[in-house]
Amino acid sequence: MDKQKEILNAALKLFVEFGFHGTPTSKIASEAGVANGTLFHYYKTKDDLVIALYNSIKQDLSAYLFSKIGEHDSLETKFKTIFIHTLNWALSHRQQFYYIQQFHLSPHITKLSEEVIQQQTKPHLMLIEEGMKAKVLKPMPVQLNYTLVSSYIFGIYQYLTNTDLSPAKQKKIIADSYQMMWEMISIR
Amino acid sequence: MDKQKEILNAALKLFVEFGFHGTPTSKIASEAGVANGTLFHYYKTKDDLVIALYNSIKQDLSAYLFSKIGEHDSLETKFKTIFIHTLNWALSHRQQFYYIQQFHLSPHITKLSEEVIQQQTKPHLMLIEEGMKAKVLKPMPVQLNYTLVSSYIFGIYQYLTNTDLSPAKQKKIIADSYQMMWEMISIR
DNA sequence: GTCTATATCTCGATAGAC
DNA sequence: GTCTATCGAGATATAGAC
Repeated sequence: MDKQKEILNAALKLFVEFGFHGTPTSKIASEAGVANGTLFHYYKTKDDLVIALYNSIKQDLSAYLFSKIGEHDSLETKFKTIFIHTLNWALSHRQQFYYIQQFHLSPHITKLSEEVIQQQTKPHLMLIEEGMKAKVLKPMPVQLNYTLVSSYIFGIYQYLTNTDLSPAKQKKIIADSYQMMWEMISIR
Repeated sequence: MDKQKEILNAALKLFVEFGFHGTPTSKIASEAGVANGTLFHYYKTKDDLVIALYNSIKQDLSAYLFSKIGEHDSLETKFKTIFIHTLNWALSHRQQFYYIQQFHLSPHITKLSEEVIQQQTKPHLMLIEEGMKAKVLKPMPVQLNYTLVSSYIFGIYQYLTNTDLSPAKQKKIIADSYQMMWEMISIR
């Protein structure tokens, strides 16, 4: 792996464990097996690194999710696919998922350009809008639906990581809670 | 107000705006109008301050919530009261509510004693348990129910703070989303 | 691109007068 | 309890050889 990737990996691991504050760049460099100066060759400042790491993770998640969606899937299938696979990805990328939340609740979030944020949420919002137009989803503000579902997913994730269940039981929880959520937001 | 309270207020304001890392104790002291040394008279370390602030806020929220509950209220009324008033409190104590989340996603959370955590969540868990025994709530792991409802509340809060609605519209969103949630978790 | 060495600065915490 | 003054540690970031 190239050094730049090593730096991102090391930063992820340490930021998640010790927080932004608690991890000096020197530790990141040594964890990555590179010299301190090398880190600053790739990222002009520590903040740059924090933001680059966030964008890299979001990119990965997004690519993963949309690779799972078939263009001709029904709306409900698309919803379900995103729901289930967001949780699957979160469970197999715990540090990354944790980092996303950590970042969202940090002052760094204000340094993300509006453009980048929109680009990341737009596909989701469009899907929801489509669902309402097709009278599959209950009418409500699109952004409210999005936020509600996102935090619901996060809740399940939290539960799953705080309890120690077998993969089979995890799968059942995910399926059941999807069903509950779908009944909540869809028109029956 | 006494200096100790001033320090907590200043810390809250600055931590929320700049993060734990981004706010030096010197800034907290000057914002509070006290000398640097005074801060360390009340809190032995910066971490102590961070934790004391968290506990103080949780205490306030808890006291507020349970002051709203009548002992002889029905189960559903109790649920609704907690739901609505958590949101009301959050909306009128935005910094405090934000800080709680910020704290939860920081390494400081590991320094809270298990005892304190239990003490804070126990009343909620007991209410849920009661609801299931009375066959008012759908059977599911108690902790899952708790986590789901908590993050659902957080989702609504997020939506409300990110959009600029009149108090009347806010109230409607809260009431409607309570209804949706209640239908999701209760046995009908 | 990568390293070593180091400049510069800021922060948390303490000491001690009042 | 509150203040001023300051120490020592450790941080980010740079300079410059290879």
